[in-house]
Amino acid sequence: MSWRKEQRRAERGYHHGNLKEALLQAALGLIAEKGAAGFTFADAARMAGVSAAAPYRHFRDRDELLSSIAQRGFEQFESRLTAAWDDGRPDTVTAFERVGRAYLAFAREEPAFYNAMFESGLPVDANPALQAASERAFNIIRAAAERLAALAPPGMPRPPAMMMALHIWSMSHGVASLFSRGDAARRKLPMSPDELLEAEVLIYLRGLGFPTDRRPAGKGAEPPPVPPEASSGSGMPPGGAPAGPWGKPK
Amino acid sequence: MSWRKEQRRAERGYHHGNLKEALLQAALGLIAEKGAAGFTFADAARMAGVSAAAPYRHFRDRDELLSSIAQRGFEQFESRLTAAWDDGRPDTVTAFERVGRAYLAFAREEPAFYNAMFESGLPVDANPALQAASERAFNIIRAAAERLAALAPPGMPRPPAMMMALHIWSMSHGVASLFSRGDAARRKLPMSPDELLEAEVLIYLRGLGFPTDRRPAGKGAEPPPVPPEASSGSGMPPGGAPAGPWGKPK
DNA sequence: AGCTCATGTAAAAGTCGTTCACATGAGCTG
DNA sequence: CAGCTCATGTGAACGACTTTTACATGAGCT
Repeated sequence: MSWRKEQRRAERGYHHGNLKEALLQAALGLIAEKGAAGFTFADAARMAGVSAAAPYRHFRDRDELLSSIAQRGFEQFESRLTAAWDDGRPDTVTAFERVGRAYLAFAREEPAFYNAMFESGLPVDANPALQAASERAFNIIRAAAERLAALAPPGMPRPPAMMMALHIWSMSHGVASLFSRGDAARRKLPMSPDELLEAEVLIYLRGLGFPTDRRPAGKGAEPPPVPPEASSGSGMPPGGAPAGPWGKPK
Repeated sequence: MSWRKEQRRAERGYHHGNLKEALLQAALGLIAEKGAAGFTFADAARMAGVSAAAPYRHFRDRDELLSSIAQRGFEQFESRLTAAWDDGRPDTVTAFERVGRAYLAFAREEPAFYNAMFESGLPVDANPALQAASERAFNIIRAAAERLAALAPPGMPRPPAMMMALHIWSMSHGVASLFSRGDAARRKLPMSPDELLEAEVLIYLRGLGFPTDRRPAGKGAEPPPVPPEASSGSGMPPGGAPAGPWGKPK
């Protein structure tokens, strides 16, 4: 009957030794499969080979496990965005777009994290640590927007960086939640989510008066060679599009 | 002890008479309060004054109740967007912005519907009826984008309407989910979600080459008086902003 | 009046989340 | 090394929820 459990026990002894981490990993897998709503504390325990009560030695309750995952998610998110931004190299606009792609790549490649962070209904603002982590991630976008705003062409009024950051965030989040994940991803789109977001951001930047065919006007020359991209997306048009940010205008 | 239940029974007899509707209403209230994840089939039954098994005479399971709500949500959403669009009156750009505000207003005023539709993890594309309803709602945005695209100024290449529609949708959804609801709404923003979205859309449209200080160039004159707005938002700047779509540039 | 079937009920099985008293054994202390 | 301690894990139990099943009720038709 229960020789399976006995065997498990035999293999690892009464004490698991690394249960907290095992639970986090198990939960991550389960959330990726069935979403944060479908994920079960008992399931995670089973998967780790311990009783249903064991997890309570490491997490106050199910929500705390979820929060821990969201926390980690925000940290990884931040580090990904930081890498993508790469302090604005080789030029601000290019780096800025790379951040947008990194956002989508994260949502696509780490569905469990993204789910826990943004789609689990978890009250982020009720948890100071979580809120701080979320803030830190957002600050990357904010910093990038700041740099971009500083490049505003002479004729145009300088847009508020905070507003730009919020706009970019909402575009990224909107594209990610609507088109880049789950079932809505199956909707037949005229272009990939990556291209959709890139076009959206480019049009937006142009609306602010930024030249959008790479390498903005101001400032001294920056190192021209493009470093290896962190995420290998679906491939973007290499040069600047002559007509518009989207493909051929029919 | 259970005279309460007996009394209920006495008031309405063995048969409820309108249980399906009562359950939908109860669920709507519960979802608005605690989110789709927290909503419970048993709770809805209790609220309607029937046993926990009764709902199964009207819905295959909990998910079907949720789907029904989402379905209704999409229908109301569609009719709201339709009203806001008002076939492009008094002019295309004004009507277009009204659609954006209607999107936010719906998310704010009908949190239960919005939650069921977009945040419940419900597999919309697995349910043909739901998918169709969602499609119909999106088609309003699509139609509006189509009309807008047709107004593209002579110099600019005509943007694909479908792409524009997807962009607008993602902006609206992004702003709504990030800033216009739940806990994230508490984040201290430099402007209201409505203003944020309006600025975002205006900048975007300007990026496409549209004149954004009301009343676009082309076409014959349309009736000038602005009809009463469907949603009384937080108040927009009345005329065209001289500097930019956002407020004063510092 | 009597039938029938949609609609409601109680009871029961299975799952979860959570708590509690108790078991185990890793690591320290003498 | 004996013994102690405390972090970590167990099993049993409670209440809530979902869903199924057999049975009850009564509204509407004949």
